[in-house]
This record gives sequence, C-alpha cells and structure tokens, in this order.
Amino acid sequence: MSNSGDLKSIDLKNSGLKTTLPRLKILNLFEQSSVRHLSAEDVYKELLNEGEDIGLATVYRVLTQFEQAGLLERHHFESGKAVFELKRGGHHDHLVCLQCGRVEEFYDSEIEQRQEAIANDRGFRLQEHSLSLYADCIKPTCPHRK
Amino acid sequence: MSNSGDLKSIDLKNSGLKTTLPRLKILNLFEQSSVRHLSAEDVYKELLNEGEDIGLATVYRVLTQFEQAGLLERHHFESGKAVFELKRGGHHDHLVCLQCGRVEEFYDSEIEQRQEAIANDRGFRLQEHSLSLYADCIKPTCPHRK
DNA sequence: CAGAAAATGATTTGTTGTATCATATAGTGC
DNA sequence: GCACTATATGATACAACAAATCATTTTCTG
Repeated sequence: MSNSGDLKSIDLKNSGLKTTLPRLKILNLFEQSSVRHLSAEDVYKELLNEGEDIGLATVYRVLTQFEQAGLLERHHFESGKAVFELKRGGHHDHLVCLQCGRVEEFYDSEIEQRQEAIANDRGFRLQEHSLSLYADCIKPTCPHRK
Repeated sequence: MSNSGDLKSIDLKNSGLKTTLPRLKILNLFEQSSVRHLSAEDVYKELLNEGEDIGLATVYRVLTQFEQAGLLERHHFESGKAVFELKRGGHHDHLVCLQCGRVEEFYDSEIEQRQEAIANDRGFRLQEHSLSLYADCIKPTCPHRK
C-alpha cells in the first residue's frame, strides 16, 4: 500500500516538506508517545531505542522545520533546553510540577482576555505569550511528593 | 570614608557574601543602568567599557549568587540567553516588543488570582510563575515600528 | 598586620544547538 | 519503472552560553 494518501504525508506536503522516513518517524513518535513534551535529545534517544537509524542533526533540523510549519510548538520552561509538543488545535498554558517535572495543561479564558487588554492598553497588538506555573504537588499520587 | 556601612555592602553581608570589588561594581551597574534587563555578556562588556577590570567567569558566578541571594531575578524570554533584573520589592510580569526588544513591565492582580486558583484547583501549591507577552508596538514612538 | 577562608579570573570543560558538505533519497517527467 | 534534479540526511565541525577547575589574589578576623 502506498503512503501517498496518508494523513502525516499530507501534513508534510502542505508544509512544503518532502515525505521522508526521518520526518515520518519523528511525527509518529509525537503522536504515539505518552509523554507530550520532548526535547531534541529525548526524540533522538527514543528513536535509537526503537532501533531506528537517525542522526542528531536531522532531529534538530526537523524539529525546527515542524515548528515553522506549525506542526509543533517549542517551549522553554526553566530547564534551559527547549521541549516540543504536538500542536493540536487549541491553545493552552502549562503547569509544571516542581517535584517530578510532569507537565499539566490548562486554559483560562479570563487570563487570555486580560492579556489582550493589557497589551492593547499599552499600545501593543498581542502576538503570542508564554505562561508557565511552577508548583508543588500536594496529591498523594505524585510520585515525588515531599 | 569606609564602605562598611554602605547599603550595598549590607545587602551582600546579609546574603553571606563578602563585600568585594567585582560584586559592588555589578550591583552598581544594575542600580544605575537605564536598561533594567542585562545579560551576563551585557554586564561584562559594560564594565569593560567603563574601564573596569573584571573576568567573565566572575560575572557569571556573581549573577548566579545574586539570584540565589534574592538580589536579582533571572528571566529567559525567547532569546535563549538569560537576562537579569534588580529585584525591587514588587513582582511584575513582562511585555516584550517584537520590533525593538524593549521590555515593559506590568502587574495584573486578576491574572495573579486566577493563577493561584488554577494551581489550587488541580491540587498544587503555586510557587512561582513566568508570564511574558510578545507583541507588536503600534506607537509612533517605537523606533522599529513596522 | 598575619593567617585562614573565600573570591577572582584565565582557562578548560560541558551542554545545547546550528552550519557545512559529501552522500543518499524523494519527487518529477518520460 | 527509470533517469534526473532538487532536496534531505547525517557525520562532523563550529558556535554560543554557561559552569567547573585551580593557581593567585583579596577580604575578613583576631
């Protein structure tokens, strides 16, 4: 069976990117992984673990291309290194657990509105924003709870 | 006149840091500079420009110490490299001009409240947050307006 | 002012990410 | 299917930012 009608293949073509094996592998990983936020190193190591043959340079290059194509979002958090996440329709912000590093997502329309208002009041047109909460988990289910 | 009663000297002593020349120079720079957000390189170059003799390693080390001591805040924004800012009492968030990179500060109690509520609702105790707005300036005074 | 403790700064090392370039692969027209 | 052209790959070199090392210098204490 040909892959030419495949959804991922279409995503790539629409972005002006050729449908290559490395790109499909990376896109697949993001769609199937239970962890939604992956760094370039994470992607590289995971693919090597799965027995795939891929170069680190390709991973960095493809992740940047996918970001520009609107397929992935790049976040910085506090670790210093970038992590990527599949861009699935809706926007959301992040809550990072200070114990285990787990990332929860949230959306708050009131905050979104206030941000718009703040930018407008000051003579700006808001283009994007970055909001991350860093918090201690008090749930007994948190594996690294203090 | 001795410096031992000096405000900066006291700030440093309270942090368990010796009152050394490099530390005073760096603290002075943050207090006197018109630009509130400086990277390690910015600090290093500025001090060299002023004829001061200082090492880059010292700058990085001291900035980190000042952050830990609560004298400075470290921000990441989107540039990838850290910038530092004097911690003057009140908390605020940042609005970054996409044209000229200028940084404006704002505080919105409604956003602050919502953040607390979001964390609590999800079983977290909020420790800190990072909120940056990236926007296009529509003021005629913006030097790099589109 | 002498001695102990800490800080400095030149340099090395580490980490993250991009640029280069010869080789390999994908999409095209036949 | 097959050859051709454009693009992508991946090993490696390079770059930027930051932290660790360590001999020398400076600060603080008594």
